[in-house]
Amino acid sequence: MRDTPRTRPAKAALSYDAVIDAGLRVLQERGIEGVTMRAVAQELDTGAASLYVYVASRRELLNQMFDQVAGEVDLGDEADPARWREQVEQLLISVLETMNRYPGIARVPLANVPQGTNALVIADRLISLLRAGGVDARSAAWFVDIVFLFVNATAYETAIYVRDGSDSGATAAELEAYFNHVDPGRYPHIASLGPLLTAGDGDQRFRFALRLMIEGLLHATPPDIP
Amino acid sequence: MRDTPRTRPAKAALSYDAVIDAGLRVLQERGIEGVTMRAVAQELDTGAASLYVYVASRRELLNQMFDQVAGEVDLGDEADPARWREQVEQLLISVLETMNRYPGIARVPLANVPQGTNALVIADRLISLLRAGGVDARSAAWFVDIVFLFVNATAYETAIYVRDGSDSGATAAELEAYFNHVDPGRYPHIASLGPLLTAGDGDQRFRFALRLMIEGLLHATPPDIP
DNA sequence: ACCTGAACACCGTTCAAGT
DNA sequence: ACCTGAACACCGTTCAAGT
Repeated sequence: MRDTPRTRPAKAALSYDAVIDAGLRVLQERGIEGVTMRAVAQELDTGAASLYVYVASRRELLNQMFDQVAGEVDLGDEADPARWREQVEQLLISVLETMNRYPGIARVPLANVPQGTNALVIADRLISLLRAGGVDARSAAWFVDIVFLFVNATAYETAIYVRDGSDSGATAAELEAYFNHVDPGRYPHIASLGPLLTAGDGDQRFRFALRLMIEGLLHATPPDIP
Repeated sequence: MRDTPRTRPAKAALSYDAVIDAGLRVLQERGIEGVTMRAVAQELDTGAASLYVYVASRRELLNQMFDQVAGEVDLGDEADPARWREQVEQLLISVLETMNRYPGIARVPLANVPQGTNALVIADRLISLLRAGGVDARSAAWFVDIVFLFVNATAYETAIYVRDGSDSGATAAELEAYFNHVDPGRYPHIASLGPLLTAGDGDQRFRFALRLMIEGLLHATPPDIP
């Protein structure tokens, strides 16, 4: 009775890959909090205990799922010094878009430094683009950390928004109303910005943030490390 | 009636403030995941069900706890156009330091837009500093969002590191060894950066990130919104 | 070697029953 | 009005018992 058409034959044998794929399917349907051992097991027509043959814990399952997702990121072309900035932006946008297809997966790299090979490939590519642009080694090293932290946080925040659209927290429309009607006596500067605070969509804001950081990279003095 | 208890009387009466304070005590002792309704109730010598007189849910409890924490942030002096940059950096460092005293609380503003009054006060102050520095309204509006997202993500990441120092995930030393011995054939650019990737402490990296964003603000073109 | 049901020690939340 | 014990519907993980 439990049949998910896609790829899985009516009774797929359990395997490492099958567990990861089932996890990703549950993730897409129910979000990161819905990825429970029991739910993943049910997707495979088995019990939660069976999963422990292939993954040591829920945490490890999520880590492996993340690396699988990281493997889907479009790396774009090799570094071209003539358009490295555009390439950096495009790579980071690809990372964000990929994570947005798996709502909440960004909590994984936020909760522990990803060590999977696919994440390494992305980091390596980003560094190569920065170096092609003439960014010094120190700045590049720290920038990677900083910008991935920002991308992950953006993806995570987006996932939360999508998840509880109206059942809890506030909708985008409610937030807009809230910020536009803040007490101007108490919060004069917020009030003076008015609708600018909620203007634009997530994509525009993300691109602006990337531009800030890259522009900053070109003008700030490199970190002072030996 | 606001008795702020370092040393709570053996049998404090239940109240809204008592619940929030008990939550914050549990948070400091056990981290955000340790803040369960049962643990907070135990701190008050009662049962979990009793808390629901004062808070609607665990989620609301955490939101209120966050706003209490936001109230502890040192806002610094009023905006001084002569040293606004330094003031922006100092304010954001204060926000980070305050959150670092309550490990994991940063997951709250990451999971839903904070609407408490104390968070609004901080945002208002940040905007006033930016405007004093001549930052245009559009850039300032978006910058607030972006930089708080980054500060929250930094605090959250730090909390995770501190929490599972060695029992799970990787220690700082292990990560350093890991990045310094990456396969140079497969990841040439990571390998070429070597120890730079793990150089410096969290504070130095955070300050560098702030400088990037502020410098970017001064050089990037404002967002293109009507 | 792989799989499983049942159990353990937890969760958030509800509710009838008490004061 | 406030507080409570007990229950409900969940968790992750372990383990003896099966194949």
